[in-house]
Amino acid sequence: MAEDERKIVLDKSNFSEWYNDVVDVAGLSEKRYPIKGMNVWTPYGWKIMQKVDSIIRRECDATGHDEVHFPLLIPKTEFQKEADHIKGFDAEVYWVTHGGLNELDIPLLLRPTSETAMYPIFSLWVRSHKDLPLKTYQIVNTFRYETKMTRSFIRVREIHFFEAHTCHDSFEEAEKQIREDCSIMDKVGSDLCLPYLLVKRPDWDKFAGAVYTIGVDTLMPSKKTLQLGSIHQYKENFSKPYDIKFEGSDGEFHFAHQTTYGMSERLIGAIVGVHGDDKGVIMPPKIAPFQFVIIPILAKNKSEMVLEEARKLRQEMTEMGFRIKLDERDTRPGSKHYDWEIKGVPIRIEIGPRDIEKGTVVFARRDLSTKSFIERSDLKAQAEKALDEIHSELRKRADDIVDNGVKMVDSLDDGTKLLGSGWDGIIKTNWCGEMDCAQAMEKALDKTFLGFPMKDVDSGEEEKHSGNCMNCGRPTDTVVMLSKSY
RNA sequence: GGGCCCGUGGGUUAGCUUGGUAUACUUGUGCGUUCGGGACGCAUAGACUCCAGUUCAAAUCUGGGCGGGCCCA
Repeated sequence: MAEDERKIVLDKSNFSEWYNDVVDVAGLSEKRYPIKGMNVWTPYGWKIMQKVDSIIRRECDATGHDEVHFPLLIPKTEFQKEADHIKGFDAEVYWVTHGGLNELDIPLLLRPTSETAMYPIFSLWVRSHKDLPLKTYQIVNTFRYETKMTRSFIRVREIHFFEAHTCHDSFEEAEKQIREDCSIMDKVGSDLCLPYLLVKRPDWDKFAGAVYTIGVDTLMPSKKTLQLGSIHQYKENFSKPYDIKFEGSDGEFHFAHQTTYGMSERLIGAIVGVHGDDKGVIMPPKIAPFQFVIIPILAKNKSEMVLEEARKLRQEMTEMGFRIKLDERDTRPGSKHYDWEIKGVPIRIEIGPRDIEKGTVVFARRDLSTKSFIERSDLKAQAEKALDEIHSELRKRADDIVDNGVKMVDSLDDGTKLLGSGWDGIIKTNWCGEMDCAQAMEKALDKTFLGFPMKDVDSGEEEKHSGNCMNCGRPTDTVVMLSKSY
């Protein structure tokens, strides 16, 4: 069957449509639940999310965080304690106003994020400097009443959310935490084969209640940035209204310094968008629910024999530590090939009478569409090698998107010329700090301020580069990025 | 916040102007033959978003709700 005769036509050049189609056709999410932005997690989609969560858990546990789980409902009275925070979320909270037939004295809200649920309790948990640092995280659903168009994984109303909350005895310790968060992001990004940029948000775009916010952004093939996570420095902004204070070794009481780190199911949206192609999604091996799918070729009179051998193969590979799916469905092999290709299983293994005779299996790689014969005797080594290669290939492809997606530009003229030439992506330039200039730049480029790129993962410093403000030409060493974003 | 559009089996859709019998493809199910890139035959199942109105009669006309989408601020 020729390419253009495919039953399902996916065309990534129309990214927006492609994304919706591929999510649907790969069975990643069930969108027919009758509430906007609240999708059903399908078995396959949920398996992916669980793998991602397990990587996040692994990294948080390794850095001394403890997992907790706070209630979904928050009393209005607690929510209102930090003024900026309310302002930031007021328009998008869901309210619970009734208990049965009775109107509640104090309305309850569904957490849009959990600061105001956790911090009243933190104030009980933190009493001495010996209780610090307090490093917690939870993986829960949060709710935000989005009014704009929703999109699976990228903009939803019920969000599968990871949030780390920490308390420290000083600003310096909190800053160290933020650098640790960046290093966690590095490991997560590496396992998911997702490149990202750490970009400090401008003041007008920081998290409600934060002193500063570092956004974790990736670049989608549509040339729009997608925020994957955020890391916030709160200083004492929350500990004061929530009365989180501790008795120091000096015998005095001090307010705790706090940070948070959040990520969500958007990670899946990014994986789909960055790695997918016209044949479907491609799952990075470290989070693929199934790293290998075994397709038995059931020839006449030999089907029992082949099936038996396929089951043996599944058993062997499971014992080797791989995640295996054996597709025993009574349909043609070709049909199964398409199914698992769309779902992005990294390697398809075919085993039929001819292979069994020769002591081989066929490996078909999802990323390169290549097929090769593998000796059963060398299976483990070959399987590991193939997964490693796919991991590297996906990382390389994704890195290329970001490497080619950011360009340094000196002036508005150069910027508009560049964008007029057909290139699109993130514009990096200098900015003097004046709001008027920011607005002029956004308007001329038709992009918004993403923020100030960080120099690297470790230092916690912003990138500096001497030049002239893109708009007014005044000398400055402040570097900014502008992009279209989701 | 302002404006516009849409809702027919699981999916895609015809029919709506001019009210009466709902079309096709796909998918699902059963049986048989098949199985190295989407198999075939036969049989079979499945829908007009909800409420109210007009009418002898509503998928079709009118109003409202619910759900979905787009554009502008």
